[in-house]
Amino acid sequence: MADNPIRTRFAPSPTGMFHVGGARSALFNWALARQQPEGRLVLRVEDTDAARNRPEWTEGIIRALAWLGISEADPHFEGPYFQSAYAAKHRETSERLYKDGRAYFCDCTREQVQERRGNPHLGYDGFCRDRGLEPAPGRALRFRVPEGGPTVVDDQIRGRVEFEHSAIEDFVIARGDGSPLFVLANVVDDIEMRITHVIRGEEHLSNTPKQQLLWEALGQTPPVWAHLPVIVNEKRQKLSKRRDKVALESYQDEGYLPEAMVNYLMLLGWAPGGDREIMPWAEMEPLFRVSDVNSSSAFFDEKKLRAFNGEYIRALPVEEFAERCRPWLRPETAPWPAENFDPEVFAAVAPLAQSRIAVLSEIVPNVDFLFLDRPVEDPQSWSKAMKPGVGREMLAAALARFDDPALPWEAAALKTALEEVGAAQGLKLGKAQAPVRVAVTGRTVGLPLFESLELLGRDRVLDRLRDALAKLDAAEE
RNA sequence: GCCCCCAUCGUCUAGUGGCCUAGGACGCCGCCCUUUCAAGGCGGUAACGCGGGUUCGAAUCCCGUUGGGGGUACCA
Repeated sequence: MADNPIRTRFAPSPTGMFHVGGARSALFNWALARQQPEGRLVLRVEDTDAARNRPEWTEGIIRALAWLGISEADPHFEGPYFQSAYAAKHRETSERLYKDGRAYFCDCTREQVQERRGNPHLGYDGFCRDRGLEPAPGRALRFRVPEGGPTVVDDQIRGRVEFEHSAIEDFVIARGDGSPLFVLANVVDDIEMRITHVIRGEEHLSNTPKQQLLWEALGQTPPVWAHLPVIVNEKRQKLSKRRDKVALESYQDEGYLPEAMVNYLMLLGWAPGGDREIMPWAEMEPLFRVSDVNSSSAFFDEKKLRAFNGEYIRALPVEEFAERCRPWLRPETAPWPAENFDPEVFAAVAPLAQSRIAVLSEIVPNVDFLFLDRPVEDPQSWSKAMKPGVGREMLAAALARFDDPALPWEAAALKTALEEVGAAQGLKLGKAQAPVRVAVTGRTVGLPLFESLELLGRDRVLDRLRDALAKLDAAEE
């Protein structure tokens, strides 16, 4: 095996945001490549379709892969290569196929083909097979599919899949202008890059016999094929850029941790066995076997991803948790005035927030009351907590009690104080704290109240209680 | 239409002829804990699509059926 190391590849076309399905394919290829000292994952950007091709998409792919832990920093990574750089090889190969009689030129238009078949769904009829057309601008080059017999694709995931040649049309391998089509370019590059394992989405299964025929026509032994089940939405359709949330970047922006995403993605179509699902990449990687991958489609369940993310967040040392929250606390993104942010105060609340959020972006509504000049306005929370006969009374009583300079301004003392105030009103702490919480933080739910009050400081708490009382007065008039 | 793939709780899966009165996880529902909300603990709900075989025995093998899905371009 040492002289024939595994070489897998990930060959995205830069036509849009990086897709979660692509991420899973990359991860599976990566796991396999990393299992051998000399194993490699080749990144090849298929940029031949210039029409829908933007440099920023390519950068996005590289950035997204790096986020997942797949980058040139690891010796198992090779590339990126760009398919456009191999154009000469593609042309050379199609010429060779033509000269060897394995391909022929065709000048039929799509309309002519359809007219002859009388059915738009039927493929090319082989009209030009024996016309002996010479190469000329505008003439497409078609592969001469051998007559008779099936091509058998031996798939690591699906087993033996047979395709009768009669059902495979003489497919185009080069356009009228000589440029290669995907089936050809893909094969030529895979041969050139000595790819041993092609692991890709199931949507490629149907052009696999064509590619295998090409490998054979070129005198090569085909690679090991493995076609992954598609990832679907709640309606069980393949995820689509248009209608589904598929961009890896959007999950990153919401505050999904890459380690949680990697863990979740690995579980779509594969399982490490045993009763464990939360498992770090380092443990999963050596366990991965392509042949263990399922063949049925998998629903991308964001709820489960969220749960995983929460697990990973809680497992972080609190300092690291705070550090990872930083992108959401920056002046450009945070809702509070930049000068109000106090890193020390944040460090103090971080442990309280850590078990309460499932994605990092949720840190903001949990701590905003500490840095905003006034608490957020949430009418629903307000009306719920400021019910007549409770709200005003509690606020007034709390204000009177908290205003006592002899009251130590720390959580435990504040709790006792509010308990007493509540008791005087005939309220348990659960009920008594609500008006105070809304007055101070703006919301009915949030971090533990007394720690929050301590951090906010006596002056600001008293101010907010007075503001809330004034607001109640104003509403009455 | 044609070609191909697929089929275990709502979802992701374990399961490769007896260990299965089908296990885990997410979700959901209770209970406990509790200053709200989470977290945590405990418990519960829920599946082998259907019909035939093969076999002493089938979630596991075969056939059919139904239902999903993918492909069907001089796109990738």
